[in-house]
Amino acid sequence: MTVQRADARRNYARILAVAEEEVAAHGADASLENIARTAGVGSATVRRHFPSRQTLLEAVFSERIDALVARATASAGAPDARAALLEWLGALTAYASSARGLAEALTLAGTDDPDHAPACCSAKLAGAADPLLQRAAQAGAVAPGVTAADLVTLVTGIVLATEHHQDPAAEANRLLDLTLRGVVPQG
Amino acid sequence: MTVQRADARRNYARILAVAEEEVAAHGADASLENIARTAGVGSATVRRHFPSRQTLLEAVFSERIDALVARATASAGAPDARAALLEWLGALTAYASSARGLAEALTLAGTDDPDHAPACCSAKLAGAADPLLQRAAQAGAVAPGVTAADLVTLVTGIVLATEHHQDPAAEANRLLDLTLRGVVPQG
DNA sequence: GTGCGATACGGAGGGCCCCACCACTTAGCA
DNA sequence: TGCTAAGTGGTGGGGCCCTCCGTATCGCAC
Repeated sequence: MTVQRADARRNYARILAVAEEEVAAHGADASLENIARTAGVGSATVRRHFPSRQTLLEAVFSERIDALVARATASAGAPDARAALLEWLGALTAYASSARGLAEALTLAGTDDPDHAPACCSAKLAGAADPLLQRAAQAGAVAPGVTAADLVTLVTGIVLATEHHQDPAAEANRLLDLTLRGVVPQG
Repeated sequence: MTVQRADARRNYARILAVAEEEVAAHGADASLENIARTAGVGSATVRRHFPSRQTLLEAVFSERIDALVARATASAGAPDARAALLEWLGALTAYASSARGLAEALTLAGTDDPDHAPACCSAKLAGAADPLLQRAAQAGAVAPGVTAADLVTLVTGIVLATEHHQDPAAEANRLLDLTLRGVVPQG
């Protein structure tokens, strides 16, 4: 392929816009067919631009993910490494539990193509969290053996498990706090 | 209804047996229709005995859930309250991550009928965990504000988030350990 | 043993969805 | 202005979920 044709780019954008609304409304298992209908294209066109549901979800969330990544790099040099990490994890949790479908998308990551992994959401987040984690670890604030991927996984799990709560964001935040401080401290 | 007819009871048992295998093989979103076919009954019969997918899942897991509950009550009087709690949580995690679909079933709980809640899996587990938690708390081993439901929710989340890992059980156990000890201790 | 009423069954049909194929349109270069 | 490859969307097959309703079966009463 040389470069995408103009109409293809137009359709891509339109589908993505509709998909954002639809995923926000119905979560990760929004109907692809419905998205196609609303966008005024055939269902095959959706599948061409986004071969799998996972691909579409990643595209939908990628901007916000990038924002979180940027935020992480911005606070990489903050004076209090521990606080910076905590704050970022809080932001991640808040966003993930407000954006229906993100958490499911994160767990699905790496389940299909093994090599497409580095480009996917969770890898990007883990990559962004890593510097924060390293600095906090150097400050002696982090338990041994914790990886950035662990942090993302834990947050994902909390969000998934609180999804059906009333006020999921608050519950998720509370459980995050618990997890960070330790449920049964002084091991 | 007076009492169930003999053939109805037979069908119920047969469906349940098939459902166990099918859920073990395909997780919480196993095909109800396929279960019906394998059991040699019409799909309507499945729906009659188990009005919702959630109902079926609860039935599938109830024996094992009851076993976990029994285990909790058995170790309610153990000398080391903290160790007893930890051990039970480990067992819960191990079972949940080995039994496909259990974690999803736990998160779905209470999402439909508000009053059927007490009978459902997660409530049963939380009820069983509560005495262990209380005793551990009295021993000063538990962070303030932790409820039994929190414990079940956290384990559920960890299991959900590690489901697509290779070796999910080991990963889940590691993350449980992290959560209990605290990722970023000394709050 | 037989008849009857309530209970339980399962097939059929509608709606929705995912997926793959393929004849057709259209953009963009020469 | 033509040509060609890129892109499109309609269509059909396969599944699944769910509901309705005519029918078969059970189990009690006689």
